[in-house]
Amino acid sequence: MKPSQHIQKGLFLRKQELRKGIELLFFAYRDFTNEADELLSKIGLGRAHHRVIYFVGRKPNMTVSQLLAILKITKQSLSRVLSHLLEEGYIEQTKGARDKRQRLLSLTAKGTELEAQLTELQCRRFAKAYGEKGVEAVNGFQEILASLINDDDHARQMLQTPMIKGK
Amino acid sequence: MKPSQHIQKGLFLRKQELRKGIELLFFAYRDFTNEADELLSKIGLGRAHHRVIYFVGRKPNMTVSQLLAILKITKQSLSRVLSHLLEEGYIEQTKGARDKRQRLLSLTAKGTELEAQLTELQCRRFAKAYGEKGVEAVNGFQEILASLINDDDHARQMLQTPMIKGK
DNA sequence: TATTATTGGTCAACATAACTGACATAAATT
DNA sequence: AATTTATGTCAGTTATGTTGACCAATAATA
Repeated sequence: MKPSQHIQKGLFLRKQELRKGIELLFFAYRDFTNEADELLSKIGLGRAHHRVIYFVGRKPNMTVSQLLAILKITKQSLSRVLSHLLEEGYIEQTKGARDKRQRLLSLTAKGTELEAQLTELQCRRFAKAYGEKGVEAVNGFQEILASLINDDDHARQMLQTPMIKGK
Repeated sequence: MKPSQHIQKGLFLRKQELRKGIELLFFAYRDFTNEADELLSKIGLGRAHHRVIYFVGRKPNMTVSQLLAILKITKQSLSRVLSHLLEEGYIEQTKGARDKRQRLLSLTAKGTELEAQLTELQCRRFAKAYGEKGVEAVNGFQEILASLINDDDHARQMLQTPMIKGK
């Protein structure tokens, strides 16, 4: 459909389309997180713990400040969750070599196992969707989500893995 | 390159692609909600209030149980939020005509105004993304999100507005 | 070297948004 | 008449966030 046709059909359709996006995002996030939450609650952990485990698993030797920049919560809030994960042996820390003040966070074997379980759950959901809708849809999905993110987020860029042929 | 290496590389890329989805969804949701949260906090409301206002605005005369099915929280939890919105005059209720036990919820003028403000904020973000990435991307985005949602969710279906040409 | 900035931690108090469980009421349905 | 449904309410708990104040170690710099 040409852009001119969008204009012809008017503002109502546009608004409806935008609202559809809002709603889909809400429902998808709700169901996406719920599945992992259920597994976590069985072992006395919550979504906040999951986030820490996920990102530490994603980037071993991550520092506390990097984690804070990703999660965008206060250090006091992170502290509680992180201490618990250290006590329970999901995460271990070493002092930074270059900067000794830094705590470099990594998953233990126990943490790695849990991370794998949780990520497997969520990947399965994505794999279903990706498989059903195809590569074109996936690309559109990724493009729109990326565009929804504040582009001033430098923390996120740290996670970016180089794509094939510099895509 | 040996065939076995192709397979390994294939699986690795797939996993990387799936993780990318997980992360994009997290970051997009984080930034998407943050903007409205800031506005809400100025008037002493939170994200939970927003959800109620949004969906009541979306479907006037919605009942409490419909709302519960959409939000998937407990009635006790909804109760606090809803009572507050009634007290503050954002929402009004009437008894159901067919079933007098039901509370039919609607936005007041004050509620409508707030809803418009909040939705405008979020729509602007979507409009930017949709505009930047184009119709094809939007379709892919919507398809994947829809596929991520549990398909046994009847509450969501209630919201579905008929699409043009039965798409 | 002295000063300042950064990285991180800690304590205390509080707010919000969720939860569970138990029980109550009125209206609708069987 | 008995049961189910829609909703409410009380009480207590948990998870996750917030502010504010303050401290310590280390790194970077004037």
